[in-house]
Amino acid sequence: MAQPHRKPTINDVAALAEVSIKTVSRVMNKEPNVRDVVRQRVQAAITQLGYQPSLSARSLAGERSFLIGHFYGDTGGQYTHDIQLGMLNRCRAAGYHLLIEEIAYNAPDVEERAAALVNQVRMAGVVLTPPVTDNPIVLGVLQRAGVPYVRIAPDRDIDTSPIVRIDEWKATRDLTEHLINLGHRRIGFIKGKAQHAATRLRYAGFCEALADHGLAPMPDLIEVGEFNYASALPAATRLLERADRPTAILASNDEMAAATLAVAHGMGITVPEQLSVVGFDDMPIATMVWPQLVTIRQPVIQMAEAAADILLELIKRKDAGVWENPMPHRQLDHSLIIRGSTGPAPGQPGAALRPVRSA
Amino acid sequence: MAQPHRKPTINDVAALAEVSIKTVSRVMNKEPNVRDVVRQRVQAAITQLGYQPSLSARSLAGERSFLIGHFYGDTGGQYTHDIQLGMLNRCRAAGYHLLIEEIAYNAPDVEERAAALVNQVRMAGVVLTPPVTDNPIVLGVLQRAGVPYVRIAPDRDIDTSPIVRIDEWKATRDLTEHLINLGHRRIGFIKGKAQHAATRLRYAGFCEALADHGLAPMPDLIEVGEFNYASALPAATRLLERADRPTAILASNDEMAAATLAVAHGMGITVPEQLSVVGFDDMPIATMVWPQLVTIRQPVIQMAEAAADILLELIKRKDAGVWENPMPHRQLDHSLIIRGSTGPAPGQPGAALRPVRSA
DNA sequence: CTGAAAGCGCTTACAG
DNA sequence: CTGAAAGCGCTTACAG
Repeated sequence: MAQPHRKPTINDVAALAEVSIKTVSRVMNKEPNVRDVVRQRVQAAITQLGYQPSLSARSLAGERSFLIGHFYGDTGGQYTHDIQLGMLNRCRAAGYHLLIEEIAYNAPDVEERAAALVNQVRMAGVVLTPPVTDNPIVLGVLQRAGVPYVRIAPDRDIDTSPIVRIDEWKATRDLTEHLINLGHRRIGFIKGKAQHAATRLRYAGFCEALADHGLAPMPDLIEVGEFNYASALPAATRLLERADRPTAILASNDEMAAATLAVAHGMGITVPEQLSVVGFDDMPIATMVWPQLVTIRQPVIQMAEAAADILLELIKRKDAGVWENPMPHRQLDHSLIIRGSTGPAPGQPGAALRPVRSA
Repeated sequence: MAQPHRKPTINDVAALAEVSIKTVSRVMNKEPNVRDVVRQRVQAAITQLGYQPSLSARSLAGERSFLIGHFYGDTGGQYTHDIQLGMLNRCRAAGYHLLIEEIAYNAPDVEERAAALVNQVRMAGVVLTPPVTDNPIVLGVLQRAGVPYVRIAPDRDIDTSPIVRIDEWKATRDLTEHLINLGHRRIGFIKGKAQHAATRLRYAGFCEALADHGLAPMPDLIEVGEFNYASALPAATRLLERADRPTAILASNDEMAAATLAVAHGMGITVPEQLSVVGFDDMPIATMVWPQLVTIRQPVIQMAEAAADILLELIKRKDAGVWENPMPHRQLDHSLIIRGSTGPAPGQPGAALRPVRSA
């Protein structure tokens, strides 16, 4: 092929189209004030040459980059993957690219790392997911650098930045009420990691729902896990080995609910006849266990899309010099998914019937 | 704070250290030929100013970028997540950043998308995972643009590019022999998606192991899934509803093995007493089902690290002008993980004993 | 509606 | 061992 090895630049396009590079720039950026004839001539030259503008040149000259960051932590492969899919959906459409960085909540060098990312890469904006979504050091770095960011599922400082979330508190209330309505009174609860916002919020929703029905959480039936399968095994075991074991267990996420199911099976406790189990998140695991889990569906991909949309809007405003941070909040709807893992409390009226199915 | 809002540049550092910007550049890039006194003076200035070099300026001037891409497809959240973790481990150490792009195998615009990524972002290199690791269009774009790339778990054109993989063929042989050694003769097989290399390789290993023991695959016992849970449900159902149902089933990955387990449970077929089930990959799901799956462990994170190491080396050589592509191949070790989902074939000697446990 | 000039923050190639 | 000049490929600010 006689194709020149050197990549075509804006100069080549300008020469071919017989215009100045400024005009090529105008066409590329869809700016007004270019005659249609000229615009078409430039387009033709771009196509003919297979010209692709250099991102680094555009970033350097325009003092804005086309990179959006995702800062994430140990939230499990599926969640991270879904968030990134959602972000990619929007980034692509807007001409941005996605740069990812795993940042452990307690890494000693978070500040350095975040600062390096922000200052060297000069990202146009960042989306944060738990647990780093609540890391004040990282947020501080972004703030000081003037980099727009959106937090997904944050816990603290809700009012000082744009956020996207579901109502975890209400969701757990729904889940708990589902159990209460089935006649359960002794309900065990398995918490997640302390540094995740979800841990606090989900527990709070649980307590609130109990209170609404004149019940109180029983300290003996509260266990702590780490949002993963292995950590919930001993927690569920302690719960189920009690003489006065609970008739239902609410695990703070699906993996821990799956572990609870496994422990019950191992002990010969049948689900949902002798024990009801519910999870949270509606991850793939929820339908891979038997019986399938009653859980709360969180629209993860849509949340990521919403976060990206907000971020893109913030970037646009910032570039336009409008910097009166509107701090938009978006709360998406969750849904209670009823499947086979819950049934009437043993000894309750209807306990011999099929588990209740409702929307 | 009296901190100037403008980020410090190389000029500020040079002025403060009373040297030329070229000297600052030398210090930053750890080039030789700088007196120790001067080097320290520059370092001090960099620290004092909190100077961070701009990536876009470095990329533009140096004609090389600090971005490495990961092109991936629908291989499941966990796999993608682990690959990216492994890559990040190495990228960070080497001063590179990770840009991710999901590319569906059959997307109509793959060529455009790949070309845009490569030419606009001008990535220093790319790591590809299935199924895009075998997409000739994408590989062609990279080749023509002269962008170094490493393919993980490829199927075709093995000899024309650097690759990282495990021996899937041998791994499936190991798995199959484990079943044969337990006395199984009627072994069902659930294939994955046609466009994934693993589908062909795993099936080939299965057939080979059977042949070695004087057996042949039984066409009636070969089903096709899509590497996910839902697709394996009907496949396993067909297999297990047969009058002459298999005594063992080898699913091409863990999700499909988990589905097989669920179908067996639903039909009242006990595992491993009446049916043995094995999976592949040792994903988290393997230990979340009951009984836990016998499977093949693939060192995904290490594979990604190896791929990144090779890529970084290729980039270094290319920058140094050494472009005699060595096309390194790395094959990492897999391991057969024995857990509870297999046992002696029904009616075989030892069938009443506990399942065999071996390394 | 269009363009010439300057500059973004670095590195390369060269000179001393 | 160090630096002055030119240039990477664009955009900004300005002029006409």
